[in-house]
Amino acid sequence: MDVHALIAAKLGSYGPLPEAAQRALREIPFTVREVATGTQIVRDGGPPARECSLVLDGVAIRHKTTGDGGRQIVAVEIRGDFLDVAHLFLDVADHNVEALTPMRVANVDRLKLRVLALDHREIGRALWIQALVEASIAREWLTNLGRRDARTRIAHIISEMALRAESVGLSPPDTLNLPWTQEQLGDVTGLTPVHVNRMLRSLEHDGLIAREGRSITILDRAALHAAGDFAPLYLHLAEQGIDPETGDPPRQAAR
Amino acid sequence: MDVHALIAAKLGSYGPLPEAAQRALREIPFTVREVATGTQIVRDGGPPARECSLVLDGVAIRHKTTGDGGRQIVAVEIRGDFLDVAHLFLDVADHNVEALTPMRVANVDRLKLRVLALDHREIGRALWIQALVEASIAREWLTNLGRRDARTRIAHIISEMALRAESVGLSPPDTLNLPWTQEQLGDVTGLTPVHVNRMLRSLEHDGLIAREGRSITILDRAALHAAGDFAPLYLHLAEQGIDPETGDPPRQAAR
DNA sequence: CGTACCCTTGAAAAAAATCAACTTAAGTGG
DNA sequence: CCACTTAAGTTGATTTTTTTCAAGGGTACG
Repeated sequence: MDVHALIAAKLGSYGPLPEAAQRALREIPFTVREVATGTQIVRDGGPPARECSLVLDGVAIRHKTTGDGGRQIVAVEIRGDFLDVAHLFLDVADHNVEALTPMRVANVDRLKLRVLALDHREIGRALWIQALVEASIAREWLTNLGRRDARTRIAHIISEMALRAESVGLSPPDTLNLPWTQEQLGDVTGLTPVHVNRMLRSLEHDGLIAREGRSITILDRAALHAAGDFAPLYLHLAEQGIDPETGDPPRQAAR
Repeated sequence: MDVHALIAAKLGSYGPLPEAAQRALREIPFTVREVATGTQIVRDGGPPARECSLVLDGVAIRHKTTGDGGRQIVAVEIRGDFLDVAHLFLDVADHNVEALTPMRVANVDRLKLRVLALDHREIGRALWIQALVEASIAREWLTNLGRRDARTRIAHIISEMALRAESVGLSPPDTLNLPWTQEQLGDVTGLTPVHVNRMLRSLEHDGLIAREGRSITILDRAALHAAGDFAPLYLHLAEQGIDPETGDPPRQAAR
């Protein structure tokens, strides 16, 4: 995958990039890096990452820990997401960022990205949208944790991750290949691993999903969405040219 | 309160505003409006507010509802917060915004604010920081809902709101005058009103807080923070020149 | 002085966590 | 290639937390 093309597509999916912005983009020094599973990219309380990474492959999570050792995953980042837009203009990190799988990322110097964001309207706009969509997802997760029961939460997060993965061309429709352990799924949904297990089996028993190892297949999308109280509006996919039902990627010509 | 001064202070608290930005700010047409309790400022699924409001007085909440009628408050906005930075670059609202008390707000045209954010580095930077801090608060709330028990959640949100209120000069130290019903407190913490009541009495019984009507006084700040697993780093107050312990406001001369 | 709207309290039910095996799967090194 | 080891998944029994249900009590406001 051509990195410049991905960046331009990502930043340009909300509107055309003028020549000056494209030139500025092409001139950013970026480096493609491999990141091993478990690597701490940002540490809570420390400085933000010196480089802001665009995820090319693999999965990263943002997480926080409580005083008594609990862990809450507060975001999942996949292909096309910028790691650490969350700290772009802050001097102290307020959460951890960690590679959940082996990753490939394109690194851009943080300060250079700041300057780009402020100097080029279209790039600024694109980064704004990424940040605002991420905040919107956090609000939906708040609703998920605060007001939905365990089974609904699990169905919801499966629905969301499947759609997001499809929308960036990661998995075939209705398949979820995130290699999450049930403990990690618990850290996303605020449940214990034991209870996650029971809810997964409940969804499987009812014919909504099938499982093989850690890969999940959605057998009845409408039913799963209903079980998860899932309405994808909050992902703002339509505004990015993506079909919010199927996750079909943006037509590059559009706009 | 002079509105222009408040806006300039808000936007300038992260760094000096150059003359051009100040001039641009002075030239924004804004209107001060009274907003009645219960007014729906933004409706989920509809268009974002045509005007972006800066809160001068009163309290607004962001909330979402679930399919079975549950309600989750996902953010609380007080003096100095911009309503609807969350939708500044989005075309569809993903949550509701509602006046919880009578409010006074300064309205700025949404599209004009966009242009300002993109054309003036310092204004853009200030709005970025506001958005990023709000996202940071959402992540902390996620941790609160996902991994802390009921009593801890209540202690945490009281600690947070007291500090935020102090930091904008809303209440004397260690007093919380947000006129929340226990039901609304439940909508913030993902609990039932009955359980909120029990937890409040527990905190009161243990001498951490005192209550009179709906006003809460913090009797033992350190103990309340401990009970709420509260560490204010995530509010990024220090980066705004505010003392993260006491909430003392920024010294205007600084930076 | 009534009438909402909250707050408070107790008892019972439900949901989820905890505890404690046991099973399966996936390496790893002999 | 197999035995061994470790991490993760599964299951049942029990305990804890929180919700639900229901009934009073207080208070502000027309």
